[in-house]
Amino acid sequence: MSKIDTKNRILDAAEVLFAERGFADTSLRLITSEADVNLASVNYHFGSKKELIQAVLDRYLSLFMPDLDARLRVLMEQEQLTLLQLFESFVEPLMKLSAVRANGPAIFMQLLGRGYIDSQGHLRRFITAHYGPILMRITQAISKANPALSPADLFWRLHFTLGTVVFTMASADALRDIALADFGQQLDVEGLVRNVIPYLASGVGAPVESTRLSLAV
Amino acid sequence: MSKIDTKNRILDAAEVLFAERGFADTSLRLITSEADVNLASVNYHFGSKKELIQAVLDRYLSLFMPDLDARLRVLMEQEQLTLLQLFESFVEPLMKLSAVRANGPAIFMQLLGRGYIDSQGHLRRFITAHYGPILMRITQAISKANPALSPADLFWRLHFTLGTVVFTMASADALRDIALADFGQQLDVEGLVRNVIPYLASGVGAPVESTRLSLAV
DNA sequence: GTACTTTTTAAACATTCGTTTAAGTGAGGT
DNA sequence: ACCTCACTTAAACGAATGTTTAAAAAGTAC
Repeated sequence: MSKIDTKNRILDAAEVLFAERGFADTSLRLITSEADVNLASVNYHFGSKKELIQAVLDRYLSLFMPDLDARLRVLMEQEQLTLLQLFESFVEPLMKLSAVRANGPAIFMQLLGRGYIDSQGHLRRFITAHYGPILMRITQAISKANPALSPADLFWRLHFTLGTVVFTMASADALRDIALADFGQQLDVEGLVRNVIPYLASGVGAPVESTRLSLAV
Repeated sequence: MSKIDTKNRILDAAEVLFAERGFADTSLRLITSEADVNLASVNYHFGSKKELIQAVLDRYLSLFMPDLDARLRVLMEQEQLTLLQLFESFVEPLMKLSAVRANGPAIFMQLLGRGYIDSQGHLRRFITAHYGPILMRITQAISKANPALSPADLFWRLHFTLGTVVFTMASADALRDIALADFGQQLDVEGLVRNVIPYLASGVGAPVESTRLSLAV
């Protein structure tokens, strides 16, 4: 068994368990027994559990982020840009993550959800440190699609959106089970993503007047 | 020191720590040292850590839920009901939680966020078991305010909304720090809640056509 | 085939955790 | 004064965790 095999076996087993149970609730012993490798090999190949988590995430981020960035660059050169267009541009880079593994898109979204919530958000720092310029471009694109937003409004609505996506994806498995049991609705990841887009676009595009109105009451 | 004192000291210390660090990352030793009580008193008074978590949450839920329910009943008897009205009706019951402690509303929202995410959602089961009828009334109210939603759409958008709120509140402290540093915006909890309402109302009220359209592409 | 490096392995280590135990304390009732 | 019972306390328990160690195995180059 070569070094690369062991590393990938660990990554493959870890990402599934992390997505299902969260980072804190997934022990290295569970990962290594699932991957059928020795316990110590995680520390040997990755250094620590924390670095393993980052490696798991970066396997997807390093594919997703540049792809998304390229599409955002094209969008920014259009004359007009709608929020629907903007959010739709996330779908293809996401779906192309099935190159990593069959249900890569679902895994990635769930990992993002877990990572943004677990343990004082060290994932947030990792992403802003490694992909800051791309995040900036997302912000600019939203601003272009809805110029009425003040910087503060933009900031908040961006994080509302993040919350919607991240929470939905983190509990996607449970929610899809309920939807199947209660409505007989069989929704794949792409269907779920396309389901949330109108909600996000409409939320981010909500009139700012109503905010001020509420505050004035 | 009487029994009630010790119980409340534990509850007061626990809820702050739970809100700040999540349930898993808050040890009983941290709670009891902060509350200045003996470690074993948690198990003596509450039975287990799990039951302590439920007690912490129920101190707020038992105030919030009946209050909200009463307002929903009134709303349901109106001829017309807008989503904005509906979501606004959450604000007062939330703000009245300052009766428990000064920043009770913030604590409660953060606890809700933590609870819905942590450890395979046993909070979700607790809430649906204890406050199922009230949740049902929320669903009915949304359906009345936006009758165009199919049951499946309603289900999904309700959980999108939950995700938005829960995630925002779970990371409210960090986000407000950023907003203060970057925009000089000093937002209290009520301001934050009133900020998210137009987003939620607009998201839940988004045309369902665009969903179908996206799916048809 | 031998010398060297890389990788794997089993075992142990040091912490931390929730929980339990058993002795101790103190106030209230009779 | 004595007993009772609720409560508090310090200590220990057993289990689980991430990490480290040192030896064995596998692989590589000459």
